[in-house]
Amino acid sequence: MSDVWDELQWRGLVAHSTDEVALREALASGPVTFYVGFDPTAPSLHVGHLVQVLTARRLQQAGHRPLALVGGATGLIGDPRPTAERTMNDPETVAGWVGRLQAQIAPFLDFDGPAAATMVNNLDWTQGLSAIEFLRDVGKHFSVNRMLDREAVATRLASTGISYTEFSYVLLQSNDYLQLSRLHGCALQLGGSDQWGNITAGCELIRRVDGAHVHALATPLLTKADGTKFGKTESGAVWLDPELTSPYAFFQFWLNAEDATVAGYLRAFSFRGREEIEDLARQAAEAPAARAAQRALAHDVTALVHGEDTARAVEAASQALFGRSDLAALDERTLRDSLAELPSAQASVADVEVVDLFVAAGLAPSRSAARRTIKEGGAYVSNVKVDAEDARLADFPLLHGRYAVLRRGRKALASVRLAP
RNA sequence: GGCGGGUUGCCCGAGCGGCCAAUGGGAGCUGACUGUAAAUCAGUCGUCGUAAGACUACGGAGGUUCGAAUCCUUCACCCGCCA
Repeated sequence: MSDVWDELQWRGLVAHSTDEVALREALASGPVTFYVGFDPTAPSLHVGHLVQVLTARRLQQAGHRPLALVGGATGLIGDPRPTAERTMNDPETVAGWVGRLQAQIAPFLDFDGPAAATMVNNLDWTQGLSAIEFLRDVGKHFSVNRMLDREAVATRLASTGISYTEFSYVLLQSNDYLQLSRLHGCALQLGGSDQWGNITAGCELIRRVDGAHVHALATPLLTKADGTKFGKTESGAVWLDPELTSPYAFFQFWLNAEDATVAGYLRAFSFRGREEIEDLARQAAEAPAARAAQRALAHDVTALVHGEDTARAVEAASQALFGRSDLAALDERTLRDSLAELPSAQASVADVEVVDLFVAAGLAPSRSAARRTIKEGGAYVSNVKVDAEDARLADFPLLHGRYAVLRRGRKALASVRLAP
């Protein structure tokens, strides 16, 4: 466990930390119990959360003991965003999401052995807390003056305003750290760098109340090459839940990583060793067109999240669908398996308009949009360019008598199956 | 409490009685180049429609007018200045 700090540093996972020397020494000298928290604000985590989940896994592999917190209480309140007040979700919804997030996080951690992980929920120590206790025991240690200086709060005060509810969020998260430090001996909180203020507020509360010195570690917010937010596609966030983002789309997201960022993503997300990653980075620099680093990244992350078998299947599908121009050369089984990964449309007769198929398969939002795509020369049926706006499925050869691959532009694919 | 300014399409932001589905920028989409990369350049970008055209839209409601995003009334919200 001696080199985990260097490891995290090298992987670019340390954006901020409390006293580096002390933290490094603590991590090197024995098991440290640490916590990382996620608020149930949606039914699934997305790839942005993955950095923290995987960093927790790395720490556990180095012998440290994780407490995975899903915020059944904080999820009812909402961490202030700089933009606007959050809409409150009702308690039943949040409780349902807690269960889903817990199930999603669990596979990444080991719940047995000497560094066994523990799943915790801040509702356990928060729901019985009275307002008076909370204000006296927690609130008294917070200075409103300092809370007003926090970036998200200041932005909100200058724009849309902020409710007392959200303003109080930091007290709850700080109290979580205090409770976990007492209940479990937790001495390190891990979080995204957007959580830095909340995390250090917890460290300070613990110091004031219990006189103990605990640590904080923030992972950086990853960005794309142009500086925009990582983890969003035109169709929204990239979710870990396969129902929300198909494993195929998930794989494609990583495969499309930009050259400029792929090495950093490999360090942050892949569990490959340093030499191997440096070798892939070298390949990416010398032969970018081969995209070996992107392939490794997409495989690794998909395998971590969806399992090795699924990763292989979507990788094979990607290769089949992108690898050659002659789809007809694929045997039926490979084709069928590949198409199963794509969004799909059913057709009962070959007489349907291609335009309607594009809409049905989700490749175009409306008939007009689909027609526009054809007009722009960006629509294909089984790799044959569609050049008539009123083209019908029957104008194109079917693959194995009943399949067709729809394509919009270079990357957006869908399948059509002609019902018997 | 008083006075003034504002609310436009996914976002920013022009328009200030007909030529406005609405200038421009960004995002998005397509094409060229290339490598399922980035950058660049070009096209496109409310809905339906092959088209002609129809419909919906400029904070909400009502009104004036042959005709309104543009004028009037009113309601809501935001932002300044003065108390």
